[in-house]
Parts: sequence; structure tokens; C-alpha cells
Amino acid sequence: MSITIKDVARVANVSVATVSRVLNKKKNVSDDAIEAVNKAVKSLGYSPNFLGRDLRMSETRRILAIIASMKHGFYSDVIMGMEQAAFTQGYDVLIATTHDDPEHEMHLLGMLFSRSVDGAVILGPKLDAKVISELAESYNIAMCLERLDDCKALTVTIDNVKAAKDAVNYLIGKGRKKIGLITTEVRSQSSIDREKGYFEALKEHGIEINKDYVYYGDYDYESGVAGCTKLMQLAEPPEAIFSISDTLSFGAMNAANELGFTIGKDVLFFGFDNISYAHIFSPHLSTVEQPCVMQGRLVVEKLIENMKAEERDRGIYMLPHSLILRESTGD
Amino acid sequence: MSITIKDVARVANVSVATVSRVLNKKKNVSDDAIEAVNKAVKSLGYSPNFLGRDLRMSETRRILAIIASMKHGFYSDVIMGMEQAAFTQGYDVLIATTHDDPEHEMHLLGMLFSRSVDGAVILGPKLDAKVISELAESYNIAMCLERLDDCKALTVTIDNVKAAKDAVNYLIGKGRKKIGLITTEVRSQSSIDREKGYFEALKEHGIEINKDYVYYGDYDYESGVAGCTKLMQLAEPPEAIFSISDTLSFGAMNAANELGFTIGKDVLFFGFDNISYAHIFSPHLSTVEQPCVMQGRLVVEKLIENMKAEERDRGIYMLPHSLILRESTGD
DNA sequence: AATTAATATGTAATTGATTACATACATATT
DNA sequence: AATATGTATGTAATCAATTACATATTAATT
Repeated sequence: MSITIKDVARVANVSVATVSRVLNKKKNVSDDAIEAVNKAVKSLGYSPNFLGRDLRMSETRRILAIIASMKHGFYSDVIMGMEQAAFTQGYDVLIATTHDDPEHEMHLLGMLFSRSVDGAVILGPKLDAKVISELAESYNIAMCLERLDDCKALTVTIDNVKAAKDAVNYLIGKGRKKIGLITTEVRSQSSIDREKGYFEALKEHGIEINKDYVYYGDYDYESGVAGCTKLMQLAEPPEAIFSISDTLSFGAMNAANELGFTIGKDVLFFGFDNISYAHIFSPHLSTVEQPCVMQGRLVVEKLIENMKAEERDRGIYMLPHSLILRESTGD
Repeated sequence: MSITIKDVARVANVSVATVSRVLNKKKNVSDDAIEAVNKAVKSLGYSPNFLGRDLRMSETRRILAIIASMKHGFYSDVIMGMEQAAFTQGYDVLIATTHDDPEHEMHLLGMLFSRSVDGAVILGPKLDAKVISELAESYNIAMCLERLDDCKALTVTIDNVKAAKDAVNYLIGKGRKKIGLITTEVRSQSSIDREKGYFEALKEHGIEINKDYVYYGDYDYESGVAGCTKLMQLAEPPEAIFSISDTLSFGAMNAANELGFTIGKDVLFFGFDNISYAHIFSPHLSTVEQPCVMQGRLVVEKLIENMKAEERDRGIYMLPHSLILRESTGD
């Protein structure tokens, strides 16, 4: 059927062992053999079957990145970082989507159990901390961007509490006291942490917390519209709004604009993630930037280390964030 | 080391053949055996090694989607369609990125040669038609979204010439005669086809072609800004601008706005692709919509058919597009 | 009762690579 | 000259599954 190493051996008039040695550039092979094998490989159009190799070596040199969806292009940079780190060590990165379905996430982790990949990085887990902790005992699993409370698995992320706090502190520094928050109903850890940062910033500045200033929706643009519309129609509308994601800020800004408020003056906006549209959207959005490429790079480096190590590192690594200031905060 | 089918067989007190039969739900196995095997599997926490299985069966039931990058989230729907079609037939979809590097695209196609996947779908090829044609003779390769002139490989796409023509015709129908085009320097087939549609529409309405109205840049937002700025500063600025992608239209609209033109009145804008920001961006963008989910679904269906068929179908399938009318054309 | 058919199970070959071990030969060392 | 070292190569085991084939047992048919 298909051309195998045996065919190459026959044509090159050597043994399969020699063919394998040539193909894997081992030493102690004669120049004659190298030439004969290469010639045979070319003439036959041979390409080694990795299923055989992987089985024998019990490694695939492939890492799976599990993401919720490709809708937002937000994962682009993390994946790039992962690829950079992977390629330099001879690994490939494959991506698969869960569509927010924990069962499907588990199905994809199955590629780990079935040895179809050597390791997996989950970006935004839908499975709970307990399940992942348990699996991380026996398999090379890591998390990136999103940490999970009480989850003992290698994690690379940022300090979302601190980041949100920095953003809100910046708004306070601009003289704003009435500050709104648009966040999500879904209790993802990053939402929880960012909310926490928001509350901490207010508290530390002795600003009383007003529950009417907090809007719980989902992750969509429309939720930003709805949230801002509600907040800005209060008797005392907020003078600034922090959203836990850029997309929410876009909705919020369009809504504020619609209601006749001047963005950057009447009301300031601060987003989170610095997605590419943040500087396309007009007015340009001030936002928190995560070091996505670096997170991707680090998580894969650590994961590959784990694959070789005696004992798995299941620590949590936090990389530094930064604030990007643009028109939406009057900068 | 790892638990294998032999361990299960030993614990269940049956042969490996029986274990395999139970696991694959073959008939002619006693209830006793089924129970014993399932019990052993559970107690050992056994998970079959697919490398062994895949090698023996010489199939992986995995399909690779090769994309340029994840930056734009544009591929999201196509991938979803691909997954839908794949899952119903017991296949998984894996995604990998080329970062516009033809060499890396070839490296990824290597997963096909090395039998690591059963088939591959290329979305936006960087390799040339000749190379892909040749490979498509021996492997299960398909293309989606982007066709390649003179490429004999299974392809699912839309009629880009017709789609662009429809968009420009719509602008003409709105009484515009001076119509600009923002396109790319890079000669991707879709750009070529969309340009062709633009010219055909003008010709058919007896509108003289003005080379100054055509701007060649790249795919970025900034290119849209630059293109529109140049066009709108002509002595006779265009009354409408068609861009070969939505992102270019965003740049163009921001530029027109900056120059003091009223979008939807002074100048109309038509984009292409209907990405999610097209209705977030203000003013909302009129654009051409591709049936992405359907294209994804169809290409995988056809690809799986090919994997089973005697002879490979290397035809080209075009699905219908539609126009989405919003504020940017005064709708 | 004898023959046939159906069911259940096991043994061993198979898939395509890598590699431990054995072996042959050439070269270097004493 | 005898021994040790290094180089080049081949044979066969190995990885973990599936399955053709053989065999034993039971049930059905004549």
C-alpha cells in the first residue's frame, strides 16, 4: 500500500536499521549508505509514518492548545508565544476548540490519555478545579491566561486583581469617584478577580460602594450596550466605567455616545485585554494589556520542562501587566 | 510504565482479543466478559493508546485545519462548520497556523505525509497552485474560502467575482458613479476575484475606469486609513468605496470621518466578510456575507467522502453569498 | 445420534517505526 | 603478533493496539 522503511531498505540495499540511522542523522553510518538511502528515499517519495515512530518512542512532540472558541482572535498572541517556545524545542502546537462545553473539553483532554499529544494547555477552562487538579497529577496539563482557584496545576497568568485595581486607580486619579463596573454573570475566575480589584481600589480610596454601579451580563458587545445604558440612566450616572473586557467597553461606549455623553470627558472608559480593535474602535480605548506572547511562551517552556522532569511543577506564575492609555480616558 | 491492554486482560482474566472486542463493542462477547473487562478498565484507570490503534488501523480520525493566523477570528464560523460535519462522523478537527509562511504550511502538510492526520483543509493557502495540485493527487487535501486558479484540489468557496460585482452594483444602484476600491498588493485569489467583480460592475454600467480610484495596500486597518485618505483627497473624491475586507473598511471609514465626510451620505462604504465587528463598529458596515458555517460543513463532508472513495473528487464548489445592508450605505 | 451452525474465546501475526545486541572488519596499541 | 578499540551494519525484539485464524463449547437441525 504505502511506502515503508522496508521498501527504502530494499531499494537502497541496506537494512531497515541503517535507513533509520540515516534518517535520524545518527553517526557511525558510511557515506555510501547515506547516499544510497537518500537516493532511495527520493526515488520512492518516502515519508516516514509517525504512528510507528511515535508508538516506539512513546512521544509525539505535539502540544494541544485547548481554547473555548476562535470568535475573538484574542488567543492569537498566546498561541504565537506557545508556538515560538514549542518550535525551538522541536514541538508542534495544535489547537482545538471546546465551544464552552466541559464535556467536549474532557473529550479533547482524551488526546492526552490516548497519547495522541504529549501535553495540553487549557486557555479558559470549563471543567472544574477538582477535575483538572486530579488529571494534572498524571498528565502534562497546564493552564494559561485564566487561573482556577484551588487548582493544583501548572498555571501562567497575570494578577487580575492587581490589574483591575490599577485600572480603577487610574480612573480615580483622574478625579472620578462615581465609577461603574460592567462584568459577567458567569463566575469565571478572571471576572471574579477583576471585580475584586475594582472593589479593592474603591475601598482603599474610601469611596463608598454603590451596588447600582455594578452590572452583571455576559461577554458580548450587546451586554456592554445594555450595561452602560442602565448605568448612565441612573439619577447620578457614573463618571467612569471599567469593563472586564474590551468588547464590553465597545458596547458601553457606543451606548454612552448614543445617550449624548462625551466619551473621555463626561465619562471615561477602561477596558481589559487590549484586543486589536481597541485602537481601531473610535474613540480609541484605554485598556489593560496582558503580556500574551510571553505567557504563551512561558507556559510551553514550563510544560516541556515538566514532560522531562522527574516531578511535575504545578506552580502558578504571574507575569506583569500594563496600562494602555488612549482617548477613552481623555489621554 | 503505562497501563496497556495486556494489563486489562490479565486483571479481567481474559485475552487481549476479548478486551479489544469489548472496548470496540463488537458482538459475540459474553456478558460475563464485558463485565469483567469494564471492571478491570475502571479499576486500572485504563485508557487505550491510540498510537497502537492508529498504526494498526492506519487511520487517526483526525482532520487538520490549516489557517494563516488566529488574529481576526474570521475563521471561527468555518471551523465550527467543519467541526459539526466532522463530529457527526466521529472525526476530530485540529487547527494549526502558518503565519503566512509557505514553508511552515508545508511543514504542517507533513502531518498528512506522516499519517498523523487523515486529511487537511487549507484556508487561505500560501503555497502555489502547482504544489497543492500535486499533493492533492496523493493526499486528502481540500481548500476552503479561498480557491486557487488552476489548482486541481477539492475546493469549497463562494463566487468572489459575483459577490464583489453585487456589492458594487448595489452602490451604483444608489446613484454613485465615482466608486473607489481598496484592495491588496498581495495577489491572493480572492483579492483578484473581488477586483475583477469591481471592474466588471463598472464596465457593465458603462462607467469609465479611473485608475486613481484603486488603492493597493495590505490587509491591515492602517491600509484602509491610508487608502481612503488618498482617495478622498483627490480633486474629485469618490462617492463610494468598496473594500475587499471589512477591516479595510473600518480604517477607511475612520479616515473619511476624520476628513469631515459624512458616511452613508457623502460617501458610502461596502466591506467584505461580515466579521463580528461589522455591526459593532459605528457606523455599522454594509458588507458581503459568506456562508462560512456551510462552507466548513461541506468541505469536511466532501473530504471524508474522498477518504473513503475509490477516486478523489477534486471539484470546486461555490456556495451562495448575500449582501448585508447597514448604515455605511445609508440603509 | 450425527451433523451443522452459532457463539465465545484465545493465539499469534500485523502495523511501521526504533534500537539493543551481535557480528564483522578495520585500525590502533602494546 | 596479540589484543583492544572503533566503525559500520544487520537481525530481531519492542512499542500497543486490532484481527485473521484456530479451537472449544453450546445450540439447532436433520
